[in-house]
Amino acid sequence: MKGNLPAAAVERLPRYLRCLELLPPSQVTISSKELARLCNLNAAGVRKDLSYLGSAGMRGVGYCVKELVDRIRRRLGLTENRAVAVIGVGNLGSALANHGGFGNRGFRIAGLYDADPAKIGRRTAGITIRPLEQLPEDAESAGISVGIIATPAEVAQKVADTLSEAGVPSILNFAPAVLSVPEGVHLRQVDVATELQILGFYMAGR
Amino acid sequence: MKGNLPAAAVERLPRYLRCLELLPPSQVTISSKELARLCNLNAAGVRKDLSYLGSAGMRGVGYCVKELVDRIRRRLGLTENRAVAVIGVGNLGSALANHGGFGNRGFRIAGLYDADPAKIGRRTAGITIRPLEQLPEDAESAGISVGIIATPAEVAQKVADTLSEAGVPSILNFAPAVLSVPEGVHLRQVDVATELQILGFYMAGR
DNA sequence: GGACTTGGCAACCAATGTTACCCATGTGCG
DNA sequence: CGCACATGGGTAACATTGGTTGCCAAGTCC
Repeated sequence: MKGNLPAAAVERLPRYLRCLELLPPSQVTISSKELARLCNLNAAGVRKDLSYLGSAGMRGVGYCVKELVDRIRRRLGLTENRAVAVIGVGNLGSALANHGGFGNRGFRIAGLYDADPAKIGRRTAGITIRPLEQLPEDAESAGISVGIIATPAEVAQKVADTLSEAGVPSILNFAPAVLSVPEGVHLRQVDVATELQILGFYMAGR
Repeated sequence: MKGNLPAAAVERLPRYLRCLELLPPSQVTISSKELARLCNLNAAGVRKDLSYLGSAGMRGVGYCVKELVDRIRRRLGLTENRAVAVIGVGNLGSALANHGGFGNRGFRIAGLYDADPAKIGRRTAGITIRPLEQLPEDAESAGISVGIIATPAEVAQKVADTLSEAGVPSILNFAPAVLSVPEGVHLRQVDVATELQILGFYMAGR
Protein backbone atom coordinates (compact mmCIF):
# COMPACT_ATOMS: atom_id res chain seq x y z
CA MET A 1 0.00 0.00 0.00
CA LYS A 2 2.52 2.52 1.09
CA GLY A 3 4.87 0.94 -1.41
CA ASN A 4 6.23 2.71 -4.42
CA LEU A 5 3.63 4.25 -6.60
CA PRO A 6 4.16 4.13 -10.36
CA ALA A 7 5.33 7.19 -12.21
CA ALA A 8 2.05 7.55 -14.03
CA ALA A 9 0.23 7.81 -10.71
CA VAL A 10 2.67 10.37 -9.37
CA GLU A 11 1.92 12.59 -12.32
CA ARG A 12 -1.75 12.51 -11.45
CA LEU A 13 -1.39 13.41 -7.79
CA PRO A 14 -0.99 17.14 -8.45
CA ARG A 15 -4.19 17.03 -10.42
CA TYR A 16 -6.08 15.44 -7.56
CA LEU A 17 -4.64 17.99 -5.22
CA ARG A 18 -5.68 20.86 -7.40
CA CYS A 19 -9.25 19.66 -7.72
CA LEU A 20 -9.54 18.93 -4.03
CA GLU A 21 -8.33 22.37 -3.07
CA LEU A 22 -11.01 23.96 -5.17
CA LEU A 23 -13.80 22.23 -3.28
CA PRO A 24 -15.91 24.36 -0.97
CA PRO A 25 -14.89 24.01 2.69
CA SER A 26 -18.36 22.69 3.45
CA GLN A 27 -17.60 19.48 1.60
CA VAL A 28 -15.97 17.11 4.04
CA THR A 29 -16.00 13.94 1.96
CA ILE A 30 -15.81 13.12 -1.72
CA SER A 31 -16.47 9.90 -3.56
CA SER A 32 -14.05 8.45 -6.06
CA LYS A 33 -16.70 8.87 -8.68
CA GLU A 34 -17.06 12.56 -8.10
CA LEU A 35 -13.33 13.15 -7.89
CA ALA A 36 -12.92 11.26 -11.13
CA ARG A 37 -15.47 13.50 -12.79
CA LEU A 38 -13.70 16.64 -11.60
CA CYS A 39 -10.35 15.37 -12.82
CA ASN A 40 -11.66 13.89 -16.07
CA LEU A 41 -10.46 10.45 -15.07
CA ASN A 42 -11.76 6.96 -14.45
CA ALA A 43 -13.24 6.29 -11.01
CA ALA A 44 -11.50 2.96 -10.62
CA GLY A 45 -8.20 4.51 -11.56
CA VAL A 46 -8.70 7.18 -8.94
CA ARG A 47 -9.28 4.53 -6.27
CA LYS A 48 -6.21 2.65 -7.39
CA ASP A 49 -4.05 5.75 -7.23
CA LEU A 50 -5.37 6.76 -3.84
CA SER A 51 -4.93 3.28 -2.46
CA TYR A 52 -1.20 3.74 -2.95
CA LEU A 53 -1.32 6.45 -0.33
CA GLY A 54 -2.71 4.02 2.20
CA SER A 55 -6.39 3.37 2.60
CA ALA A 56 -8.02 6.64 3.46
CA GLY A 57 -11.48 5.99 2.12
CA MET A 58 -14.54 5.07 4.11
CA ARG A 59 -16.80 2.59 2.43
CA GLY A 60 -20.20 3.86 1.56
CA VAL A 61 -19.07 7.43 2.21
CA GLY A 62 -16.01 8.37 0.22
CA TYR A 63 -12.73 9.99 1.09
CA CYS A 64 -12.24 12.62 3.75
CA VAL A 65 -11.16 15.64 1.76
CA LYS A 66 -8.97 17.12 4.45
CA GLU A 67 -7.25 13.83 5.13
CA LEU A 68 -6.74 13.20 1.44
CA VAL A 69 -5.23 16.62 0.78
CA ASP A 70 -2.91 16.12 3.69
CA ARG A 71 -1.72 12.73 2.51
CA ILE A 72 -1.08 13.88 -1.04
CA ARG A 73 0.80 16.94 0.18
CA ARG A 74 2.98 14.85 2.41
CA ARG A 75 3.61 12.31 -0.30
CA LEU A 76 4.67 15.04 -2.71
CA GLY A 77 6.89 16.59 -0.08
CA LEU A 78 4.98 19.86 -0.13
CA THR A 79 5.27 20.23 3.60
CA GLU A 80 8.90 21.18 3.33
CA ASN A 81 8.65 24.54 1.57
CA ARG A 82 11.49 23.89 -0.81
CA ALA A 83 13.83 26.56 -2.09
CA VAL A 84 13.81 27.18 -5.83
CA ALA A 85 16.37 29.05 -7.91
CA VAL A 86 15.50 30.58 -11.28
CA ILE A 87 18.36 30.91 -13.73
CA GLY A 88 17.85 33.36 -16.55
CA VAL A 89 15.73 36.40 -15.85
CA GLY A 90 14.40 37.20 -19.29
CA ASN A 91 10.75 37.32 -20.19
CA LEU A 92 10.08 33.84 -18.98
CA GLY A 93 12.21 34.04 -15.87
CA SER A 94 10.48 37.24 -14.83
CA ALA A 95 7.10 35.71 -15.45
CA LEU A 96 8.04 32.80 -13.20
CA ALA A 97 9.38 35.08 -10.50
CA ASN A 98 6.16 37.07 -10.49
CA HIS A 99 3.99 34.02 -10.84
CA GLY A 100 3.14 33.87 -7.18
CA GLY A 101 1.56 30.46 -7.36
CA PHE A 102 4.53 28.90 -5.64
CA GLY A 103 4.39 30.09 -2.08
CA ASN A 104 1.19 28.38 -1.08
CA ARG A 105 2.16 25.22 -2.91
CA GLY A 106 5.25 24.19 -1.07
CA PHE A 107 7.82 26.09 -3.07
CA ARG A 108 9.41 29.50 -2.66
CA ILE A 109 11.73 31.32 -4.98
CA ALA A 110 14.97 31.70 -3.10
CA GLY A 111 17.15 33.22 -5.77
CA LEU A 112 17.29 34.72 -9.25
CA TYR A 113 20.42 34.41 -11.33
CA ASP A 114 21.57 35.76 -14.66
CA ALA A 115 24.76 35.97 -16.66
CA ASP A 116 24.08 39.45 -18.02
CA PRO A 117 26.03 42.03 -15.94
CA ALA A 118 23.43 44.67 -16.77
CA LYS A 119 20.79 42.74 -14.86
CA ILE A 120 22.81 42.01 -11.75
CA GLY A 121 21.54 43.92 -8.77
CA ARG A 122 18.17 44.71 -10.26
CA ARG A 123 15.20 43.57 -8.26
CA THR A 124 12.42 41.46 -9.68
CA ALA A 125 9.48 40.35 -7.59
CA GLY A 126 11.32 41.59 -4.54
CA ILE A 127 14.39 39.47 -5.17
CA THR A 128 17.76 40.82 -6.18
CA ILE A 129 19.26 39.27 -9.27
CA ARG A 130 22.66 37.77 -8.58
CA PRO A 131 25.47 36.67 -10.86
CA LEU A 132 25.46 33.13 -12.11
CA GLU A 133 28.83 32.47 -10.50
CA GLN A 134 27.27 32.92 -7.12
CA LEU A 135 24.93 30.00 -7.63
CA PRO A 136 27.05 27.09 -6.37
CA GLU A 137 27.77 28.92 -3.15
CA ASP A 138 24.15 29.91 -2.59
CA ALA A 139 22.88 26.49 -3.52
CA GLU A 140 24.59 25.04 -0.52
CA SER A 141 23.90 27.79 1.98
CA ALA A 142 20.27 28.26 1.00
CA GLY A 143 19.65 24.58 0.43
CA ILE A 144 18.31 25.02 -3.08
CA SER A 145 16.42 21.91 -4.05
CA VAL A 146 15.14 22.84 -7.49
CA GLY A 147 16.79 24.80 -10.28
CA ILE A 148 14.58 26.24 -12.99
CA ILE A 149 16.43 26.87 -16.22
CA ALA A 150 14.93 29.76 -18.16
CA THR A 151 17.96 30.66 -20.23
CA PRO A 152 18.50 30.50 -23.99
CA ALA A 153 19.03 26.98 -25.28
CA GLU A 154 22.71 27.53 -26.00
CA VAL A 155 23.74 27.77 -22.37
CA ALA A 156 21.14 25.44 -20.86
CA GLN A 157 23.42 22.41 -20.71
CA LYS A 158 26.12 24.43 -19.02
CA VAL A 159 23.70 25.71 -16.42
CA ALA A 160 22.45 22.18 -15.86
CA ASP A 161 26.01 21.04 -15.26
CA THR A 162 26.56 23.86 -12.80
CA LEU A 163 23.40 22.97 -10.92
CA SER A 164 24.25 19.29 -10.81
CA GLU A 165 27.75 19.94 -9.55
CA ALA A 166 26.37 22.26 -6.91
CA GLY A 167 24.30 19.39 -5.59
CA VAL A 168 20.89 20.62 -6.69
CA PRO A 169 18.90 17.40 -6.97
CA SER A 170 16.15 18.51 -9.35
CA ILE A 171 16.03 20.57 -12.50
CA LEU A 172 13.08 21.96 -14.37
CA ASN A 173 14.15 23.01 -17.84
CA PHE A 174 12.23 25.53 -19.93
CA ALA A 175 14.96 25.99 -22.51
CA PRO A 176 14.33 24.30 -25.84
CA ALA A 177 17.22 21.88 -25.54
CA VAL A 178 17.71 18.24 -24.73
CA LEU A 179 19.79 18.05 -21.57
CA SER A 180 21.87 15.33 -19.97
CA VAL A 181 22.20 15.14 -16.23
CA PRO A 182 24.15 12.76 -14.04
CA GLU A 183 22.51 9.77 -12.45
CA GLY A 184 20.49 10.77 -9.44
CA VAL A 185 19.49 14.21 -10.66
CA HIS A 186 15.86 14.50 -11.63
CA LEU A 187 15.13 16.40 -14.79
CA ARG A 188 11.84 17.48 -16.24
CA GLN A 189 11.29 19.33 -19.45
CA VAL A 190 8.70 21.98 -20.23
CA ASP A 191 8.71 23.18 -23.78
CA VAL A 192 6.15 25.23 -25.64
CA ALA A 193 7.45 24.43 -29.09
CA THR A 194 7.31 20.71 -28.40
CA GLU A 195 3.76 20.93 -27.16
CA LEU A 196 2.70 22.91 -30.20
CA GLN A 197 4.31 20.40 -32.49
CA ILE A 198 2.52 17.54 -30.82
CA LEU A 199 -0.75 19.36 -31.23
CA GLY A 200 0.24 19.98 -34.82
CA PHE A 201 0.51 16.28 -35.46
CA TYR A 202 -2.99 15.56 -34.30
CA MET A 203 -4.35 18.37 -36.42
CA ALA A 204 -2.53 17.32 -39.55
CA GLY A 205 -5.12 15.88 -41.85
CA ARG A 206 -6.22 13.15 -39.51
CA MET B 1 4.92 1.79 -42.18
CA LYS B 2 2.98 4.93 -42.84
CA GLY B 3 0.33 3.68 -40.46
CA ASN B 4 -0.66 5.43 -37.28
CA LEU B 5 2.19 6.00 -34.94
CA PRO B 6 1.56 5.61 -31.22
CA ALA B 7 1.17 8.64 -29.00
CA ALA B 8 4.40 7.94 -27.20
CA ALA B 9 6.29 8.09 -30.47
CA VAL B 10 4.62 11.34 -31.49
CA GLU B 11 5.86 12.94 -28.32
CA ARG B 12 9.40 12.02 -29.23
CA LEU B 13 9.35 13.38 -32.76
CA PRO B 14 9.93 17.00 -31.69
CA ARG B 15 12.96 15.84 -29.77
CA TYR B 16 14.43 14.12 -32.81
CA LEU B 17 13.73 17.19 -34.85
CA ARG B 18 15.43 19.45 -32.37
CA CYS B 19 18.57 17.35 -32.22
CA LEU B 20 18.73 16.96 -35.98
CA GLU B 21 18.45 20.69 -36.54
CA LEU B 22 21.42 21.28 -34.29
CA LEU B 23 23.70 19.10 -36.38
CA PRO B 24 26.36 20.84 -38.46
CA PRO B 25 25.38 21.15 -42.13
CA SER B 26 28.42 19.08 -43.03
CA GLN B 27 26.80 15.99 -41.55
CA VAL B 28 24.69 14.40 -44.25
CA THR B 29 23.84 11.13 -42.53
CA ILE B 30 23.35 10.00 -38.96
CA SER B 31 23.15 6.53 -37.48
CA SER B 32 20.38 5.51 -35.14
CA LYS B 33 22.99 4.97 -32.47
CA GLU B 34 24.30 8.49 -32.65
CA LEU B 35 20.85 10.02 -32.80
CA ALA B 36 19.89 7.97 -29.77
CA ARG B 37 22.88 9.28 -27.90
CA LEU B 38 22.00 12.88 -28.72
CA CYS B 39 18.42 12.38 -27.62
CA ASN B 40 19.23 10.27 -24.58
CA LEU B 41 17.22 7.40 -25.92
CA ASN B 42 17.60 3.76 -26.93
CA ALA B 43 18.95 3.12 -30.44
CA ALA B 44 16.43 0.40 -31.18
CA GLY B 45 13.62 2.65 -30.05
CA VAL B 46 14.81 5.36 -32.37
CA ARG B 47 14.75 2.99 -35.30
CA LYS B 48 11.29 1.84 -34.37
CA ASP B 49 10.00 5.40 -34.18
CA LEU B 50 11.58 6.40 -37.45
CA SER B 51 10.32 3.32 -39.21
CA TYR B 52 6.80 4.65 -38.64
CA LEU B 53 7.66 7.52 -40.94
CA GLY B 54 8.43 5.11 -43.73
CA SER B 55 11.80 3.58 -44.20
CA ALA B 56 14.23 6.41 -44.76
CA GLY B 57 17.38 4.74 -43.50
CA MET B 58 20.06 3.19 -45.60
CA ARG B 59 21.52 0.02 -44.22
CA GLY B 60 25.11 0.23 -43.29
CA VAL B 61 25.03 4.02 -43.58
CA GLY B 62 22.34 5.56 -41.45
CA TYR B 63 19.64 8.11 -42.10
CA CYS B 64 19.91 11.06 -44.43
CA VAL B 65 19.59 14.02 -42.10
CA LYS B 66 17.92 16.30 -44.58
CA GLU B 67 15.42 13.69 -45.61
CA LEU B 68 14.67 12.81 -42.01
CA VAL B 69 14.09 16.40 -40.96
CA ASP B 70 11.79 16.85 -43.89
CA ARG B 71 9.74 13.77 -43.07
CA ILE B 72 9.33 14.67 -39.43
CA ARG B 73 8.33 18.22 -40.27
CA ARG B 74 5.74 17.04 -42.71
CA ARG B 75 4.41 14.47 -40.29
CA LEU B 76 4.04 17.09 -37.58
CA GLY B 77 2.33 19.45 -39.98
CA LEU B 78 5.01 22.10 -39.57
CA THR B 79 4.88 22.95 -43.22
CA GLU B 80 1.61 24.77 -42.82
CA ASN B 81 2.65 27.74 -40.70
CA ARG B 82 -0.30 27.58 -38.38
CA ALA B 83 -1.91 30.60 -36.76
CA VAL B 84 -1.80 30.77 -32.98
CA ALA B 85 -3.82 32.99 -30.65
CA VAL B 86 -2.64 33.84 -27.16
CA ILE B 87 -5.35 34.62 -24.65
CA GLY B 88 -4.28 36.51 -21.57
CA VAL B 89 -1.45 39.00 -21.96
CA GLY B 90 0.00 39.01 -18.48
CA ASN B 91 3.54 38.11 -17.62
CA LEU B 92 3.32 34.74 -19.22
CA GLY B 93 1.35 35.82 -22.27
CA SER B 94 3.86 38.57 -22.95
CA ALA B 95 6.72 36.17 -22.56
CA LEU B 96 5.10 33.86 -25.09
CA ALA B 97 4.42 36.69 -27.51
CA ASN B 98 8.04 37.77 -27.35
CA HIS B 99 9.35 34.26 -27.39
CA GLY B 100 10.21 34.31 -31.06
CA GLY B 101 10.85 30.61 -31.27
CA PHE B 102 7.59 30.05 -33.10
CA GLY B 103 8.11 31.53 -36.51
CA ASN B 104 10.78 29.20 -37.73
CA ARG B 105 9.02 26.20 -36.27
CA GLY B 106 5.79 26.23 -38.17
CA PHE B 107 3.75 28.49 -35.93
CA ARG B 108 3.10 32.22 -35.94
CA ILE B 109 1.27 34.31 -33.40
CA ALA B 110 -1.73 35.71 -35.17
CA GLY B 111 -3.50 37.42 -32.30
CA LEU B 112 -3.29 38.54 -28.67
CA TYR B 113 -6.42 38.77 -26.59
CA ASP B 114 -7.24 40.00 -23.12
CA ALA B 115 -10.31 40.78 -21.06
CA ASP B 116 -8.78 43.81 -19.34
CA PRO B 117 -9.98 47.02 -21.08
CA ALA B 118 -6.80 48.77 -19.99
CA LYS B 119 -4.72 46.46 -22.14
CA ILE B 120 -6.82 46.63 -25.30
CA GLY B 121 -5.05 48.50 -28.08
CA ARG B 122 -1.61 48.23 -26.54
CA ARG B 123 0.99 46.60 -28.72
CA THR B 124 3.14 43.70 -27.59
CA ALA B 125 5.72 42.11 -29.82
CA GLY B 126 4.29 44.11 -32.69
CA ILE B 127 0.77 42.79 -32.25
CA THR B 128 -2.16 44.84 -31.04
CA ILE B 129 -4.06 43.38 -28.12
CA ARG B 130 -7.71 42.88 -28.92
CA PRO B 131 -10.73 42.29 -26.73
CA LEU B 132 -11.64 38.75 -25.89
CA GLU B 133 -15.05 39.17 -27.50
CA GLN B 134 -13.38 39.57 -30.86
CA LEU B 135 -11.88 36.12 -30.69
CA PRO B 136 -14.63 34.00 -32.24
CA GLU B 137 -14.84 36.30 -35.23
CA ASP B 138 -11.07 36.39 -35.73
CA ALA B 139 -10.72 32.69 -35.20
CA GLU B 140 -12.67 32.05 -38.32
CA SER B 141 -11.29 34.81 -40.51
CA ALA B 142 -7.68 34.22 -39.55
CA GLY B 143 -8.00 30.46 -39.41
CA ILE B 144 -6.66 30.15 -35.90
CA SER B 145 -5.64 26.57 -35.31
CA VAL B 146 -4.21 26.76 -31.79
CA GLY B 147 -5.34 28.75 -28.78
CA ILE B 148 -2.88 29.25 -25.96
CA ILE B 149 -4.55 29.97 -22.65
CA ALA B 150 -2.39 32.16 -20.42
CA THR B 151 -5.12 33.56 -18.22
CA PRO B 152 -5.74 33.13 -14.50
CA ALA B 153 -7.17 29.74 -13.60
CA GLU B 154 -10.60 31.12 -12.76
CA VAL B 155 -11.47 32.02 -16.34
CA ALA B 156 -9.54 29.29 -18.12
CA GLN B 157 -12.52 26.99 -18.58
CA LYS B 158 -14.60 29.81 -19.98
CA VAL B 159 -11.88 30.69 -22.46
CA ALA B 160 -11.57 27.05 -23.43
CA ASP B 161 -15.30 26.94 -24.09
CA THR B 162 -15.07 30.05 -26.23
CA LEU B 163 -12.22 28.60 -28.23
CA SER B 164 -13.98 25.30 -28.75
CA GLU B 165 -17.18 26.97 -29.87
CA ALA B 166 -15.21 29.12 -32.26
CA GLY B 167 -13.94 25.99 -33.92
CA VAL B 168 -10.34 26.19 -32.75
CA PRO B 169 -9.23 22.56 -32.86
CA SER B 170 -6.31 22.65 -30.41
CA ILE B 171 -5.72 24.24 -27.05
CA LEU B 172 -2.53 24.60 -25.08
CA ASN B 173 -3.35 25.50 -21.50
CA PHE B 174 -0.90 27.20 -19.18
CA ALA B 175 -3.44 28.06 -16.53
CA PRO B 176 -3.31 25.91 -13.39
CA ALA B 177 -6.72 24.38 -13.92
CA VAL B 178 -8.12 21.08 -15.12
CA LEU B 179 -10.13 21.77 -18.25
CA SER B 180 -12.81 19.87 -20.10
CA VAL B 181 -13.14 20.19 -23.83
CA PRO B 182 -15.59 18.63 -26.26
CA GLU B 183 -14.73 15.53 -28.18
CA GLY B 184 -12.49 16.31 -31.12
CA VAL B 185 -10.68 19.23 -29.54
CA HIS B 186 -7.09 18.46 -28.60
CA LEU B 187 -5.95 19.75 -25.26
CA ARG B 188 -2.52 19.80 -23.74
CA GLN B 189 -1.56 21.06 -20.35
CA VAL B 190 1.61 22.85 -19.31
CA ASP B 191 1.83 23.60 -15.63
CA VAL B 192 4.81 24.74 -13.64
CA ALA B 193 3.33 23.92 -10.26
CA THR B 194 2.52 20.39 -11.34
CA GLU B 195 6.02 19.83 -12.63
CA LEU B 196 7.51 21.11 -9.41
CA GLN B 197 5.28 18.85 -7.38
CA ILE B 198 6.30 15.83 -9.38
CA LEU B 199 9.92 16.70 -8.82
CA GLY B 200 9.06 17.13 -5.18
CA PHE B 201 7.87 13.58 -4.95
CA TYR B 202 11.08 12.13 -6.25
CA MET B 203 13.09 14.23 -3.85
CA ALA B 204 11.04 13.31 -0.82
CA GLY B 205 13.21 10.99 1.20
CA ARG B 206 13.59 8.39 -1.48
C1' DG C 1 -33.25 -4.68 8.40
C1' DG C 2 -32.76 -4.31 3.46
C1' DA C 3 -31.27 -2.01 -0.62
C1' DC C 4 -27.84 0.85 -2.32
C1' DT C 5 -23.49 3.17 -2.39
C1' DT C 6 -18.68 2.85 -2.40
C1' DG C 7 -13.77 1.51 -1.57
C1' DG C 8 -10.53 -2.46 -2.06
C1' DC C 9 -8.70 -6.08 -4.55
C1' DA C 10 -7.61 -9.23 -8.23
C1' DA C 11 -7.55 -10.57 -12.83
C1' DC C 12 -7.43 -9.22 -17.47
C1' DC C 13 -6.06 -6.55 -21.51
C1' DA C 14 -3.71 -3.02 -24.19
C1' DA C 15 0.22 -0.31 -25.03
C1' DT C 16 5.01 0.55 -24.79
C1' DG C 17 9.81 -0.27 -24.25
C1' DT C 18 13.53 -3.83 -24.70
C1' DT C 19 16.04 -7.47 -26.59
C1' DA C 20 17.54 -10.45 -30.13
C1' DC C 21 18.03 -11.76 -34.69
C1' DC C 22 18.35 -11.15 -39.73
C1' DC C 23 19.99 -9.26 -43.81
C1' DA C 24 21.43 -5.33 -46.83
C1' DT C 25 25.13 -2.19 -47.55
C1' DG C 26 30.06 -0.54 -47.26
C1' DT C 27 34.68 -1.15 -46.60
C1' DG C 28 39.13 -3.16 -46.45
C1' DC C 29 42.19 -6.63 -47.58
C1' DG C 30 44.09 -9.98 -50.44
C1' DC D 1 38.40 -7.50 -58.87
C1' DG D 2 36.20 -10.21 -55.50
C1' DC D 3 35.62 -12.01 -51.02
C1' DA D 4 35.06 -11.50 -46.04
C1' DC D 5 34.01 -8.84 -42.23
C1' DA D 6 32.04 -4.96 -39.81
C1' DT D 7 28.34 -1.67 -39.61
C1' DG D 8 23.69 -0.62 -39.03
C1' DG D 9 18.47 -0.60 -40.24
C1' DG D 10 14.31 -3.52 -40.11
C1' DT D 11 11.35 -6.77 -37.87
C1' DA D 12 9.56 -10.00 -34.70
C1' DA D 13 9.27 -11.86 -30.14
C1' DC D 14 9.36 -10.82 -25.31
C1' DA D 15 8.74 -8.47 -20.89
C1' DT D 16 7.02 -4.79 -18.28
C1' DT D 17 4.08 -1.29 -17.21
C1' DG D 18 -0.18 0.90 -16.85
C1' DG D 19 -5.18 1.13 -17.46
C1' DT D 20 -9.78 -1.24 -17.34
C1' DT D 21 -13.24 -4.24 -15.83
C1' DG D 22 -15.60 -7.06 -12.58
C1' DC D 23 -16.41 -8.79 -8.12
C1' DC D 24 -16.74 -8.53 -3.09
C1' DA D 25 -17.19 -6.78 1.43
C1' DA D 26 -18.11 -2.98 4.36
C1' DG D 27 -20.71 0.73 5.57
C1' DT D 28 -24.70 4.17 5.09
C1' DC D 29 -29.29 5.74 4.45
C1' DC D 30 -34.07 5.04 4.45
